[in-house]
Formats: sequence, C-alpha cells, structure tokens
Amino acid sequence: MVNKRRTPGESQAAVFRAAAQEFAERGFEAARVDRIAARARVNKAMLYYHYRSKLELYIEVLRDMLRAVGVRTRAIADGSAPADAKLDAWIAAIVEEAAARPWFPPIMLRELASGAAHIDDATLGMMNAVFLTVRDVITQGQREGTFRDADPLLTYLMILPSILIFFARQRVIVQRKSVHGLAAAAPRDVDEFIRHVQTSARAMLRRHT
Amino acid sequence: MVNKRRTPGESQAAVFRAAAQEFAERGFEAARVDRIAARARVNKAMLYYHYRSKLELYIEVLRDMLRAVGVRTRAIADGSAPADAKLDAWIAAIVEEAAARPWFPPIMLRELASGAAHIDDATLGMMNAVFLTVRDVITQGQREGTFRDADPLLTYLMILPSILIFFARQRVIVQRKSVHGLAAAAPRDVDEFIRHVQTSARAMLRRHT
DNA sequence: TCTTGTTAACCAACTAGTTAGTTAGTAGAT
DNA sequence: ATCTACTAACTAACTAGTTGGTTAACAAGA
Repeated sequence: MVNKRRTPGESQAAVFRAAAQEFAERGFEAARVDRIAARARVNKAMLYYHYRSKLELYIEVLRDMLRAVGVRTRAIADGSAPADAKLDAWIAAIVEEAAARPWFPPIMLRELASGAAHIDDATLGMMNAVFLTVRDVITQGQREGTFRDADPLLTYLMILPSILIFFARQRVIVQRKSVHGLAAAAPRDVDEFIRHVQTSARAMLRRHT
Repeated sequence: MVNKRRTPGESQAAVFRAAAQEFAERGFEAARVDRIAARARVNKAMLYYHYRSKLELYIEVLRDMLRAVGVRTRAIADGSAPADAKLDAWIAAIVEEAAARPWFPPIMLRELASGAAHIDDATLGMMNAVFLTVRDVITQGQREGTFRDADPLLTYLMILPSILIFFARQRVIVQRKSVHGLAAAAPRDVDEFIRHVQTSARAMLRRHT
C-alpha cells in the first residue's frame, strides 16, 4: 500500500545517479550491474527496462557530463571577453563542473587511460569539442598578441589533466589518511586550486622569456 | 624433446612483461589471468607458480616502475645542479621513463582514478616519494630565489598528470584515427613535448608578474 | 460511480557463460 | 633421486542479461 511506485522517471534518475557513482569508483569493467541496481533501490530488471545494457548506461553517463562541460566552455569561447579572461573562465568552469559532478574526473581519467575503449566516435567527438574551445581561446590570445606562440594541444594537456587528477587525488587522501610522509599532501581548497591553475596557465602563455 | 623448458627466470620475466601490457591495456579488473598466461606462452598454473595471485602480480608491476622512477628522480633531486636545471632533468627523466615503459602511464592513471584502490601503503609511499623529489627541487629553487613561492604539490599536479595523459592520449590517437575534427590532435613528437613541459614548468615557477 | 481495458512500472528467479585459483601429476636437469 | 619447471583439467563462485510474470495508475464506457 505504502508508496510502492515512484513518480515517472524517478527510478530512471536513481539508476543514473547510482551508475555514475559506481562507474566512478570502480570503472566500467569492475562496476557491477547488481550493485548499481541495489544502490538505486531498484530491481535489476528495472534497470534493463530503462537502459538496454551496461554499456548504454555508461555512455549515457559519459555524454551527460560531456554535454554539460561542452556547452559551458563553448559559451565562454564564443564570448567577447579578452583571451586571458576567457582562459580564467574556462579553467573555473571545468573545475566547478568537476566539483559538481564528482564522478566526472575518475571516469574521464580511466577513459583516457584505456584509450577511450568504451567510447563511440560520437562521444569521442564530444570530448574533442572541449579541447576545441580552449584551442579557440588560445589562438584568439595569440592573434591579439597577449599569448606566446605555444602549441594549443600541449597547453591543453598541461591544464585539463591536472584538474582531473587534482580531484581524483583529493579522494585518495580522504579515503586513506596517515600514510607515512604523506603529510604535505593534505587536501587543498578548491578556490586555491582554481587560482593556482589560472596563474600557472597565464604564466605558461605569457610572451617573452 | 625440443626446448620444453626455458632457462630459469625466463618464464617469470615473460609473465611479468605480459602482465604489464595486459594491465596497461585493460586495467586490473578487466585484465584476464588467462590472457596474461597466453601472452607469456605459459600455462596459467605456471603463472601461479611464480606469483601468489593476480593482485600480487599487479603490485609487482607497479613497484617495478615506481622503483625505477623513484631512484632516478631522487638522484636528480640530490644532485648539486641549480634548481631550474634539476627541474628540467626531472621532467626529462619522467618522460623518458614513461616512454621506455609504455605500461607506466595508463596503469598510474587508473590507480589515481580509482583512489589507489589496489595499492598497499608501502607502494603508495613509493608513489609519494616521487612527489617528494620534485618538492625538494622546488623548495631548493625557492630558497635560492629563482622560483616564486608556488605550492609544490599544486605545481607537481600541473606537471606529472600532463605527462601521463600525453602518453595515454598518443595511444588513443594511434588506435582510432579519423574522428571528425580530431585533426589538430595528431600525435606529437616526444622531444617537442619534453621541451614544452620544461618551458611551461619554468614559466610557472618564474618570479615576478 | 463503478467496472474494465491498457499500459508503464516493477520484481524473484533463472540461465549461460566466464573467471580466479587449485589439483594432482609429468618430465627435464643436475 | 630429487628438485624445479611445467601442464591439462577441474571447480566454486560470480556476472550480464532474460523470462514470465504481478501490480498500480489512469482513462473511457456504462
């Protein structure tokens, strides 16, 4: 009698959230469908009612975060601000997005590590679209003369991985306190981190030696 | 009759190499012991003759690379060069080590992504030891007045992840050519990459605004 | 107001296939 | 003769996905 049935879409959303967490913690292969269903307080058959397969569910999670990040960074790149302001905003956007969706950094890291093994071309294109937004900002700065002539891809590779690993590392430290000599590795404040990345990125792109 | 038996340690080494590749390509969970044995042209029971479990084998692979990187970077940090030269050497050492052991970057990335899920405290300490070498170099530079007062950990997090993902990304690009709009992502030369990271790291740590 | 048909939401129990690890024993080198 | 290197065949446990249903909600006709 008591609320057996949830409102429409509610259990689908619960499955999605549970899956995002499970995939972040364990990775695609080690994630267990049974565990996702249990976390979502849903029967496994219900999960297969909403999603065709484990892989489809995984790709759904991936696309959701890539869509969010892609839209936000594209808006920044297409704005009318000067390049260095755009770069700051781009960094802040990625960091905030990663902080808001804790599953984003681990999942993305693992995808990169596996050579994007579970990603179809369309989704890989969405990943690449995020790079294209910084590339646009960097080339704008180079045209305007504020940035030095650095390779946009290599610069991108100095910024994004740091952000992903920063959040992944916070988790390590929280989970396993007190490893000998790990004192210096105490968790850092997110705002402090944003400022550090912004300062570093600006320095990397400043002209002159 | 024909060479049934390999010389001592030979098949153990074959298992080790096969395992390193398998773990790098698939990660700990998705790696299959049967596949490792097949790659090493060894019976699975032979594998268990040399290693107690899949996990022990994995940790062996991890420690091997951490030992190599740890020793080399420690030597650099303990040398008598000025801090900026040491920093260049540190970066070159990591990049060369990653290039020489292709399994190093993917395995390390996945470990970071999973919150070092498969790592015991001793091995985690070895990971941390690598950080301590750059930290020493950075604080030396700060004492000498050549580096600005940047957080060593956050600086470390701008350098190492980039290197790891750079190599992981090369693999993605080689494996899956021709994704729409991925042209700008063509593989980069390793030497060019080393120089880029060195230039960026120096810029990040330069004093003044 | 009360059936009754329809459909979306839900589930216990099963299946077919896979996997890490074991056993019990063989054969070459010294 | 004995020890080290080696193996085919096995097992117990697990896993993604399926089957064959039940149950609540809601709407339309009587």
